[in-house]
Amino acid sequence: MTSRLSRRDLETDAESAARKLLGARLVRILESGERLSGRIVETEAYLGVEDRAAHTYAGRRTARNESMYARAGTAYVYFTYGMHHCVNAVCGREGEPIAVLIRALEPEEGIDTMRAHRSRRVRKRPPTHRDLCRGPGRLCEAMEIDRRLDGHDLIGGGAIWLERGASPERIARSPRIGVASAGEWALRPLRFTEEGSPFVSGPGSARGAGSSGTGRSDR
DNA sequence: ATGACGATTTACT
DNA sequence: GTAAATCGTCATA
Repeated sequence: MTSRLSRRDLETDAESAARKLLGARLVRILESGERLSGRIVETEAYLGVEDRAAHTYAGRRTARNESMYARAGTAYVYFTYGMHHCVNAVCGREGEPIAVLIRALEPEEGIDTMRAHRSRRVRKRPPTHRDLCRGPGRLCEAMEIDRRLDGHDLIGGGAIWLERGASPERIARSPRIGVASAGEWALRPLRFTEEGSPFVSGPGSARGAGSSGTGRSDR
């Protein structure tokens, strides 16, 4: 009943892949064997060498971003701000450095463990259920994703992979977060969210299913 | 060798 | 709203 995403699904442009990943499930098996998972509700497309907001802008290729040049379905995990990890699904053709950043999940399996992971750092307030995977750094902390998983295969992998899931009824698009220095590219609507989901990142109020306002809706 | 800077999150005024 | 936290990475020298 639960089938994995196929590599074909990601062998496309980043924008199509970002849409397709909404509704899919990110699954993580811990060393203990425990299974954690969540439904993807927010993604961002990074278009590669021409995209000033991308790590591979102008063809940059370094030890850090090497996995962006790998085949579709590869995980690109990077460390940023001295404290957070973010996970991407590489797409396109091998050698074409484009990817989709997974920005938020609706937690499904292993919620207690996610909460424990998110409670390891000292924090004034304990993480709420809604905030467990609401943001790229948060979801990596909840699912214990770090650079050790960089370069892993998200299609046939054994520690982390993607499964098919029901697509959102409506998808909203808006500019990407945290890329203000990318000039015109910062304005492009390359962020995709499940409209109305309370698990989407941003300063959204915890209000009910209403469209909290971000992004024009689309489908 | 060095300095500036993050594809973020949290806390505080 | 603004600012601090915190360190690997990268461009420059």
